[in-house]
Amino acid sequence: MPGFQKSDTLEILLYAAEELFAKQGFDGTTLRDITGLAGVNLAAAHYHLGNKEALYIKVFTRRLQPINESRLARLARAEQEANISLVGMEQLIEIMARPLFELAADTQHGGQYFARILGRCLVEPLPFMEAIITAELQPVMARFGQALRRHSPQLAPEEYLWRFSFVIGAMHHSLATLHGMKVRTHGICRDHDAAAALQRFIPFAVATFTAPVKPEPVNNR
Amino acid sequence: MPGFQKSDTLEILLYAAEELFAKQGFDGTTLRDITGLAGVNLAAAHYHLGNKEALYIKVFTRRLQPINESRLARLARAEQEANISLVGMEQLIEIMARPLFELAADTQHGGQYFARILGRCLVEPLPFMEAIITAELQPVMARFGQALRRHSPQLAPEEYLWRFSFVIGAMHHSLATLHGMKVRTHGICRDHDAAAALQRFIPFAVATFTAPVKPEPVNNR
DNA sequence: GTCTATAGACGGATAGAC
DNA sequence: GTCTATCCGTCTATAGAC
Repeated sequence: MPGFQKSDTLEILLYAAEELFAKQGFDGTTLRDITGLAGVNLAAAHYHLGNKEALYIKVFTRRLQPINESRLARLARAEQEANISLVGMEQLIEIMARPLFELAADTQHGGQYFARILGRCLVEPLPFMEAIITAELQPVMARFGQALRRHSPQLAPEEYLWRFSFVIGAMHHSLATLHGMKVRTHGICRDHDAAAALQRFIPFAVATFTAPVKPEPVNNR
Repeated sequence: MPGFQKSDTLEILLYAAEELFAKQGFDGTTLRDITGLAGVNLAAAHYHLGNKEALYIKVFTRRLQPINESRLARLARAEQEANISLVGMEQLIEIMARPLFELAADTQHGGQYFARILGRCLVEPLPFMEAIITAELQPVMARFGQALRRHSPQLAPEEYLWRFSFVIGAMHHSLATLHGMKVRTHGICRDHDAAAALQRFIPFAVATFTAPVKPEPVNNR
């Protein structure tokens, strides 16, 4: 966490909450855990945030909104520069994924914890987060989904959506587990290595969308 | 849930726990939720299972162990039949993935709920589950990882591990979200459609491992 | 804005009758 | 094996002094 000066109670709370929510989940984290780590009084947390759900939402949107704005801005700029031709697939995927992987690599300012929260959010459905995800996350994903779609007109809609789902799944899984890569790979991959992850993720995603169609259904067994 | 006859209290409890743990997570589910859904007395649950963590572990291993045994048996048989040549990539991935996707499609006997639990387990780390995952899940994953590795000797170890991680991530994400595909795709894909998922997942995984290596690091922006 | 103190509900777990 | 009743700790949230 960066250095705080005056009365940044709210900021300190958000950083502590981010870390614990990422590690333990929403239901596994108590306000006492958070205020304890933050060194803030329990009642003060309620004063600043109202309740636990509002705290979680604040942790979520505080990071996601600026990232989404910058991603959409970069996308719009790239499309403008490409004029009537298409923005390259590599570039589309890079614009979509880089800010997230870089966040996952940020071990100094808590970005890594937000990346883990984001990686979890599609898989552990918190009822009160449904509206937030629909409003903040889905439109941006859909925007990139549409842009990538133009590169894969040969794919049937269902085929394309499955592949897009695999790519998004791989990305969220990576965001949630970029810490811990070292242990899982017995030291071969490093933890929080955004550059390595991105360098592999971009061609991986391109290969997913450009792979030929398997016409006949699976016939094994 | 299937029809129970005599005093299948334990079984009823496991089905109810499976459903609620999948939907709400471990910390988000109370024993009272579970016994309420199961129609079983709270004290009876403790009598049969000891405590909440033991219940979760039981829910987890009860499904996973037989699946892993059958997957390893099929793999061993396929390797024997292939003699000194390699088992095909398609077949390897099919052996690894099919039982899980079929479970995710089982809306009659609760298999779908276990698939969601499995899909969550890599991304939401429960401290008491670490040992179980290391003992029950990792060895099987490693076994398939090794078998697939022989098809990709051209990939550097790090490169291979990243791709394997993407494939596993896509699979777990799919398992956790195979319900809800219809809403997310605006009706184009169906829910719990194991056949469709598998038909796309297998070539997707093959394409991931056979994609050419991008030599130079990403240079965009 | 920050604190102490506490309300009020709910959590997992158990004792002991049947 | 199953039940009622209950213990006891912890939770979120708030009231009210400073």
